Amino acid sequence: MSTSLAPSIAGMIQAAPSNPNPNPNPTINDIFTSSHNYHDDLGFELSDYLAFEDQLGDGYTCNFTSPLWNTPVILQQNNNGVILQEDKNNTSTESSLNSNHDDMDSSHLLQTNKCSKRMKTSDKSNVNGSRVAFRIKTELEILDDGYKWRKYGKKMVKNNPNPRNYYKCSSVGCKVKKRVERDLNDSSYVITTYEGFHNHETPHSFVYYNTQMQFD
DNA sequence: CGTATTTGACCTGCGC
DNA sequence: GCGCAGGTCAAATACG
Repeated sequence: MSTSLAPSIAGMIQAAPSNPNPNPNPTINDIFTSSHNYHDDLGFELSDYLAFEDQLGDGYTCNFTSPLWNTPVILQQNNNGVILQEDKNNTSTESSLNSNHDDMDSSHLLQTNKCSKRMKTSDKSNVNGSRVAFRIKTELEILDDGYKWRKYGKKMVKNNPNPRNYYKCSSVGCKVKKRVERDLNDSSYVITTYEGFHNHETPHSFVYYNTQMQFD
């Protein structure tokens, strides 16, 4: 198992010739911290990390494989806020991509997620593994993350005029779910929440593209 | 005709 | 116990 299944963030940015950026080989962290606007590179703007299970506390760290990028990342909370960066030691890839966690108890999930803070055992999301939410600025309703999704529900939520859409991974035996909704405060942002781990490889490389980009 | 989406009904958890 | 809100199911419908 390796992250070579999907193009790296850096690779995607380099593939956008119309918009040279100051750092030709940025990390995920660069994207979050740089003043450079990566919107034109990626087709959307990576905004900020929203939530991982319960509230993050000072000193909280968590390793997981980003379902959005299919690359290992480290989430860390310190005095300066939340930091999301690439996990160059790839400490989370094996645990999160190799197996289906349906039959594991919450303590095993904690172990495989390598989180430093205990998850609430009563949390329903632990049945399928971790929950990761991203807030992304995009005009698109559905971002192609490389996986095939089947929509199974749509719901209006309280205090939000925008509906929440529910999707399941259509791969046989994979129970990963995601919720997609527009941000209440700024409808130009889409909040995507993933629950669980894929027990299969990405069907095809995911692409956030500019009009000039071609694949295959 | 097979597959995906829509949408109302139903289920479940939680707060009061 | 009751009502509300969020999540899921499944029949109906749309679409390629």
